[in-house]
Amino acid sequence: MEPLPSRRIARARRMAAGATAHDTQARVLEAASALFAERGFAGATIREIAERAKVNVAAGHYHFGSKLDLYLEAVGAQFAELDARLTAQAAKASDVDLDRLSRAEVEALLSRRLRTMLEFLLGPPPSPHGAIMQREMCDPSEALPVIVRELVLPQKRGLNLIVSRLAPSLSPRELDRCCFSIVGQLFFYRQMLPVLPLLFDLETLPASFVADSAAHVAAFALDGIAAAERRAAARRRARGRATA
Amino acid sequence: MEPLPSRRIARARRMAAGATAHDTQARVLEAASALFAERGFAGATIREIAERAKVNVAAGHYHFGSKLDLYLEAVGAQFAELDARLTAQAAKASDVDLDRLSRAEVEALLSRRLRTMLEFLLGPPPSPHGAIMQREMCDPSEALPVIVRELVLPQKRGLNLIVSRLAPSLSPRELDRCCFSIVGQLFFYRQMLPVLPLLFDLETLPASFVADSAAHVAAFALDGIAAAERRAAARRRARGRATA
DNA sequence: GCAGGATTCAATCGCTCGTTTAAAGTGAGT
DNA sequence: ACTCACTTTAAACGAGCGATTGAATCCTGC
Repeated sequence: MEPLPSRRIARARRMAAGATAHDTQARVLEAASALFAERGFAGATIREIAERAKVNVAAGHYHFGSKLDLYLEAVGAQFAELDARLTAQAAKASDVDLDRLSRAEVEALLSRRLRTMLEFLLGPPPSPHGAIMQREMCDPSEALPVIVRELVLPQKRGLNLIVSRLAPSLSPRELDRCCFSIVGQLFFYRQMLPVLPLLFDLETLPASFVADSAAHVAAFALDGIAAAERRAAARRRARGRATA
Repeated sequence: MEPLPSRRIARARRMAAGATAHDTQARVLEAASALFAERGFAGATIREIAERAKVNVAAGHYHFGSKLDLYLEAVGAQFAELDARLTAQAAKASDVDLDRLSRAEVEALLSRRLRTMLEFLLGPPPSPHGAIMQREMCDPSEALPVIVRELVLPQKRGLNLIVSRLAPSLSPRELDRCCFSIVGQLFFYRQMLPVLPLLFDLETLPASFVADSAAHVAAFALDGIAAAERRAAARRRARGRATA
């Protein structure tokens, strides 16, 4: 009921802690991330986490205060790492001036970005990020608004930038919806992961599945964006004629 | 560990049961559906279910055998009702011969269908179907394959039929992917429901949100489908020239 | 090399969970 | 009115949970 104080205490203790303590914390955090992703907050037990981390159950409480605090810390750490990876890759992309790229180059940029995102969402295991995010949407915790603000929204801004370059006539709201249509397609593969073979009527997914899916999503999205731009531009021209 | 026998016993008892027993069962099933959707299998407790159903905890066990059996029965009942609603509406649509409709009429048909699906996914509450499905994807139970086979796949077939009318040159696999791209966009709104206001930077969603979203998805999808058809037709023509 | 704080440990505490039990209640058939 | 199968009830059981305790162990500064 008072997670913040105990988390602050745990953090303070960590600062003064030696190297061995740091190791156990890392092991606990890692085991917690994996198990929370696998079974959810309610389904995972601190005993199992401690066992996987080869640590006494009380050590977990000593370092993290409570199960909820451990969960929030584990989710935060997971997404901090994910954020680092994604922004590191985005940095390379954002260095280039989108306006100086040809349309084909921007489209290729988008395709690559979608493939990276899908690879991240679908694996290779262990890739707890997608699972944790999915669970947060089912049972939002204190972590969800933070995740959205500090991880989802920046990614969305980056995607918005690319799409707006491809469809400059779109209103901000239309831009948002186009991005949703893109990310939604990707997330669907993550969400349906356990039944994808059933849906495709296959025993196992082919090795090229991620690449194939990303390619389809990119093509489908680029067509949708292009058509939306044509409509928006036509609307703008019509408005221009009407006011002229 | 042996859910089927006990479920069979419960069902047999139900057959011989009077009207009052039927009422308690219905109340338990209703309360269970709502609570399982709200908190998931692990998060919901049979005590809370019994309390909401105004029934003794043991009565639940008497009728359903175990918590897992109750869950499977509740999910099954939920989706049976959903299936009835969707197929009833689809019956009207499938009565008309798609081939006799103009392209514009088929497009309008698809738009209406998408709007209905989105209305179903997003509410109005209580609409536990989306939540239960989402949870099943996180923690698959025995119910998931049944849901997919008897509910998802038929819906997918219906959608496939419409899309194949709009894009007759697509291969079955390409058709599947287009349908995924459509449904994925819809599911995204369901999955992001708790953070949609954050994403759109709004306090509350406008009343027209569902209609607006469905309209965007329909337009985006129709453009994607049309472009995919153009590509597939061009590919087919090129193949035809090559073999000629 | 030892004093003292930081860390880990085995053991245990309440508590809530799903489940069970045995007795009481209910109503249709005779 | 009585029977008997069906249903509901209050009460309790054992297991597993998160959390806590106090002693043992480890590490560091002096």
